[in-house]
Amino acid sequence: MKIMIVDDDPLVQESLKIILEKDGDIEVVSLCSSGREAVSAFAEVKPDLVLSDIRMEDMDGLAATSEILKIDPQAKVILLTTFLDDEYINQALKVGAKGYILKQDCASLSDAVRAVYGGQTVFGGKIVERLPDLLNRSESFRWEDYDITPKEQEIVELVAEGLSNKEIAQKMFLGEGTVRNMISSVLSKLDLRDRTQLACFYYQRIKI
Amino acid sequence: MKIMIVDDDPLVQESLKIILEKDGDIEVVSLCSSGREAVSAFAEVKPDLVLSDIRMEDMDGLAATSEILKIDPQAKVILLTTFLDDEYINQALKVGAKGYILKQDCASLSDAVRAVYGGQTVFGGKIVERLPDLLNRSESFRWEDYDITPKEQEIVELVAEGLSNKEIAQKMFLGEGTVRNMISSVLSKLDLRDRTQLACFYYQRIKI
DNA sequence: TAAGCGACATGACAAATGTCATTTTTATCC
DNA sequence: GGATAAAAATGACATTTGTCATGTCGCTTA
Repeated sequence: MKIMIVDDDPLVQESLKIILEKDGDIEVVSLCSSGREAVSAFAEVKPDLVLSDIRMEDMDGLAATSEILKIDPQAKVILLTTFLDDEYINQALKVGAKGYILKQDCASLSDAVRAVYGGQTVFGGKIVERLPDLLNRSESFRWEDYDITPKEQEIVELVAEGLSNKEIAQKMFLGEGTVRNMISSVLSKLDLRDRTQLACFYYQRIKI
Repeated sequence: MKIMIVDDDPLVQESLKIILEKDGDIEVVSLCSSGREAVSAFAEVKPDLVLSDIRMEDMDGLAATSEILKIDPQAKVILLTTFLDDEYINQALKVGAKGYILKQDCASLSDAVRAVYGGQTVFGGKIVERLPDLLNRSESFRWEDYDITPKEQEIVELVAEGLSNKEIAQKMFLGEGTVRNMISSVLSKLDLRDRTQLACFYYQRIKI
């Protein structure tokens, strides 16, 4: 099995190489030190599997994975991370990585590599426990992009709890008319029609 | 590595045993044919890892996993499934399985076993692609529990898309009044007040 | 100081919504 | 066929909701 290692730390590169080549069935055919380097080397080297760090200068592991999968949709990429990088797991899944492993679990790294080579997908043990939470976090929505004020945000959240204008007004010490006006304002900013669409938008784009 | 195999089909048991023992580092120390049998054998045999089918008479793989983890919270259990059993992945994660693998991927099974033994978590490749969808689906909600008819379900889904009564009526070839009545009916069945609460309920309890 | 601005409020209005009692339609079974 | 029950529709009604024009208050600043 031919494998490509991508890491900006030469020491890590070597350590991984030693670990993987210990049993003789894995051959490290390429060492890259950046995502960009990996992408350009990939087309030429055609490794069976890519083992890449996530955090790197000059194109990180996620972007590299994405590019590599454009070149070869069947490519198998395992991402390595030093600790539990919450932020990245979501994107790693989305981008199509076949593994997401902690460097500290290097003992079983070569088995993980073989499993991925065989078509499985491998996650570092602790990561999976947090998976349900992590997947349910919106990573992209920014209130500011829509010029929505903090008070309006609060109202949106209450609408998404199912409260009526009157209830929202009481809870926020505002007049009911004010609440209506603010909702009206948010609706036009988000290009929605009514509070139900707002609640749907909230769960589809913001909270989930 | 001592391993326990749980499957109600003796043929599968033997196949798995052969595959796993091929390389010599894995030793199958127990063959069970039901979840119940596995649980009682586990305490005595103390295997390093359990490989269990999901579908079985007399306690399925999920329940067995749960019981085994009560006995030993550190236990590593890999669940096997014949095809993509959507329903079960969610529960498998929740119950604490360290692997969820398709029987058809048996080629890399022993590597997967070693990876899990080393602390990783392994999923069959195709499963992961669907993970985001699957995790976001409530497994517990049953329309029937609330006597909600299929047509009412459809309306609820459209409400949760943000459609108005008129739009729903057009899309379903019903009168607008009928739609109102049906929504009204659902609201009382679910003890909600208005369509916005219904949408919230949908995203909080059903779809998410 | 007065003009300007933003946050909040008010009142009026049309439209959408939820409820209910009462048909009409449809399918089913004898 | 006719009795029956479920599904769908109707009409009337009270509320809620969204919009808009307008008004008040406090603050900045030219």
